[in-house]
Amino acid sequence: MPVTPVLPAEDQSLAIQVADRIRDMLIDGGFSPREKLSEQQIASQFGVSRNTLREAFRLLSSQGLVEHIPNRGAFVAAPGEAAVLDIYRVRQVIQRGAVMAAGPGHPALARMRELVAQAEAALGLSDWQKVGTLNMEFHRAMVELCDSPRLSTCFDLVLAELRLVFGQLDDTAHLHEPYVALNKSLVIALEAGRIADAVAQLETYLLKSERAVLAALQRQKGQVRKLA
Amino acid sequence: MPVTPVLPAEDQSLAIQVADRIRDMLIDGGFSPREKLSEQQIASQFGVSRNTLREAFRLLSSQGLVEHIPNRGAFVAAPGEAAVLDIYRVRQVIQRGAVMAAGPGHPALARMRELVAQAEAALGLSDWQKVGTLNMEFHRAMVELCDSPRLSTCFDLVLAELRLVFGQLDDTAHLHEPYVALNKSLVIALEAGRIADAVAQLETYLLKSERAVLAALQRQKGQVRKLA
DNA sequence: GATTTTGTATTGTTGAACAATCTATAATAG
DNA sequence: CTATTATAGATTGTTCAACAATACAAAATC
Repeated sequence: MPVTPVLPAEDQSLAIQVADRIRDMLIDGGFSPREKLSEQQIASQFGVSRNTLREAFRLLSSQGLVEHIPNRGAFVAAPGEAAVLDIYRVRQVIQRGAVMAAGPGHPALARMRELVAQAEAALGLSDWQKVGTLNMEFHRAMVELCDSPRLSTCFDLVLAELRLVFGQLDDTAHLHEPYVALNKSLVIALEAGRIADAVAQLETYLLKSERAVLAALQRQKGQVRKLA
Repeated sequence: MPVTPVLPAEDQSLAIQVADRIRDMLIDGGFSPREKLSEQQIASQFGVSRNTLREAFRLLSSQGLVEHIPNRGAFVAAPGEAAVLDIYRVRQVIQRGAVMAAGPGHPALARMRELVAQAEAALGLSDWQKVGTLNMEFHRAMVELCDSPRLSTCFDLVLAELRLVFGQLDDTAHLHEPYVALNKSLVIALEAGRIADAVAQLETYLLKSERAVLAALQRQKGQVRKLA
């Protein structure tokens, strides 16, 4: 269990602030998978009332990060293999649609290019966590190619769940590092308007990434069994 | 404002029940666009406490059906033209992805076929509301072709918003009626494994539907101006 | 008419209380 | 000893009252 947290900016209601903070902690692996989120305990730690925390839990449950079970309370979601398969299915549909909708000179392309450059720099510093964060930002930017707030929102939810999966794994460096060059090649193809090429590269990436995440989950499961 | 509502099944917490009930009322046009949802009033009408209602509002705001503005309260969302454009963009990406993922003999195909038959029967009875409901169910079933709970969830959210749009319109018969034959042709193409044909038909449908909805919104806006 | 001030209503949040439900522990039966 | 049942305690879900903060409406002033 983490120490008392710091709350984000105060232009939003307390319930939203608390939900955002818990969300960040969930994504950073600050809670264990399936961990019970005790209302009394967490309300006390955040210094908010239980009613306010319940509102926050409703928000988090809508995002799939918390499983709110009637009369039993709220638990940290623990996406497993089935979830990973579905997450990549969603990514395939949405990201493919975004790439196919990509128009030349779209601002998101410049953003993607910039993120690749930053990832290359982080790779040179062996800053794996940053590489991972930039990789995800890269894919978020890709979805923005189709200029759909709702698709971006949907994608963000799925991405948050995927980060929850990463939070369950010990070592995620190998999950992001090999894809920096691939991302660069992908953005080059998009800039050149070679959509079919970009789609093919994206599908290659998604397949490799999915397999790597599933393998890591499997290894993690094996280790958990050994410990038990 | 509607009369005191009946609550749905009791296997869920009260907050969820209230949220579901309000959601149904929103979709059925039981509230006006941008109408203020007074906590005190609605809590009293539902016979629940204000805290419980706030939880429900958090759920509804996550679904995009209610806009929760800090210190001002909750308002009925009123999707306009920009939202409609985005909704159809989402539909294009998701439904296209679903159709391209369609495998022969998928259970959703049988469901789509059944829904078309029901829509034809309802059409014969000039039951426009039922035709509309079945049309939406048809498209929901289409998304199930790709077996992704998360895509289905995302699509449901978007569909709920679209129904909110319909709830703003006076006469929606012409928004659904012309597409029964198109849906039938589409499911036939899918059953025959003619995916490219199905994709083309889907794009035709989406384009026509989007134009029809936008036109209806425009006409509605014109009438509102006349009344004001 | 436009701006400022005042009063009222509502929201956001808190905390106490209690019924209902679940979980953990103890007691009992086989 | 194991399995089942009963009991106690903890927690959740909900209600209610209260109050500070904010927004909105009405009144007063320029």
